[in-house]
Amino acid sequence: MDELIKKINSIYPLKPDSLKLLLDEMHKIGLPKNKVLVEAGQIGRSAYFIKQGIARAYCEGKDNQITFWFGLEGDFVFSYNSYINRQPGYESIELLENSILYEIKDEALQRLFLENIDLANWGRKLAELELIKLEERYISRLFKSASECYAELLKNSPNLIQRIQLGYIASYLGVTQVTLSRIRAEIK
Amino acid sequence: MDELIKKINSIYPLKPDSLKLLLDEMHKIGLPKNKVLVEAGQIGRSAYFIKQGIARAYCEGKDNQITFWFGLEGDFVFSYNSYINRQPGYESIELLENSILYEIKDEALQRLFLENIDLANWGRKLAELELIKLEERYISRLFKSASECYAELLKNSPNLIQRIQLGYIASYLGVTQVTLSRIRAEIK
DNA sequence: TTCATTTTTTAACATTTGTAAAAAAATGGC
DNA sequence: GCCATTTTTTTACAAATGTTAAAAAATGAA
Repeated sequence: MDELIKKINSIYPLKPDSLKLLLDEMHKIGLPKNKVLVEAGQIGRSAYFIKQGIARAYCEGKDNQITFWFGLEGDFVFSYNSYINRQPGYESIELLENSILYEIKDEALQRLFLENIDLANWGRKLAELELIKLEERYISRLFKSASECYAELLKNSPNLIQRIQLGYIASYLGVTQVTLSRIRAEIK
Repeated sequence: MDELIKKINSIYPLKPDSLKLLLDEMHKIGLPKNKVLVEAGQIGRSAYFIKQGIARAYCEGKDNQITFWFGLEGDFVFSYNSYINRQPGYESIELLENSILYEIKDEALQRLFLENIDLANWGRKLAELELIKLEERYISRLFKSASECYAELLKNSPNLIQRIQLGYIASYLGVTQVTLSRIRAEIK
């Protein structure tokens, strides 16, 4: 539970009382590989913190899936779309490994935000930090070729490439698996 | 001021008292075309609401600029990066037309968030909504060809294409201006 | 209007990426 | 270890996009 507390406070330092309110709503669960945490078309009812494992968010295309996010140890997982809009989302999220998570019901989280200003600001900061992470990723893709994006990934998250199959990574980078193979062949 | 109040309440409905606190900190200003609201490398000290005009956010590349966001009437403008991290940002934001804005000092906004839970939740909701807007844009780009992205832009924001020069729009779509010209030629 | 400047389009060729199919390599259950 | 299945790489060709340069069109100031 220690890494969870560290992560929570790194987003926005909470007073001990506020932290306790939040922790009291979070429950540890183990879930198997391939478990779907959030299903497109359904409302996501929980958010998760990844203690151990990998998650993958994707959308269904005409004849393929588009992977647009990976979550690793220390990340929060939630369907932004359905978490924020309270509407069925377009994205699914599944586990790529047997995982250990802390779950919090969306309902509880929303209630805490309305009751406690410390937690409301924590929730604000969480969204803001996710926003700039996504913006950096968005801009990075406008700037860089697929090859450069792969090199960056290799540098910043080498374990990600070892633990996730390349088809998903290709999709994440916005290229086909054939192109990713070519890129990898060139680098060697 | 009416459209400003409408916009604020559409993000998250505020109690009249909270709304007043926020409005008291916002001041109407007129600024000319080409005015740089936020300069890369500096800390953005204000956020803005666009009453009239257009803004464009961009980064400097090696030998070009990458445009990654446009703001129109009814949008909020702020350098996420420097607004959130309180650090010099990588992005610049400039006006593409003579504009009328409402300005709020970052300092005042941060203070309000810490003092008033209603406004803290408003700020949370603002970040969350920006987050899903960006996510939708991000996913859309993974799915669609440049041609489809342009068609979508033409459908959803036709005035954007009339008011903004095509070089910026090409960059926003992630293609060269030559490619955008070809796409436009095909559609006709 | 006229002229200089900026913006947009077009053309020709090079490079990158996609598609489809097959081969090679890795994985997992028995 | 063996075999079926899945994943990754390779190949050949097609399509899309980039690069450079020039032409055409639009814009704005005198």
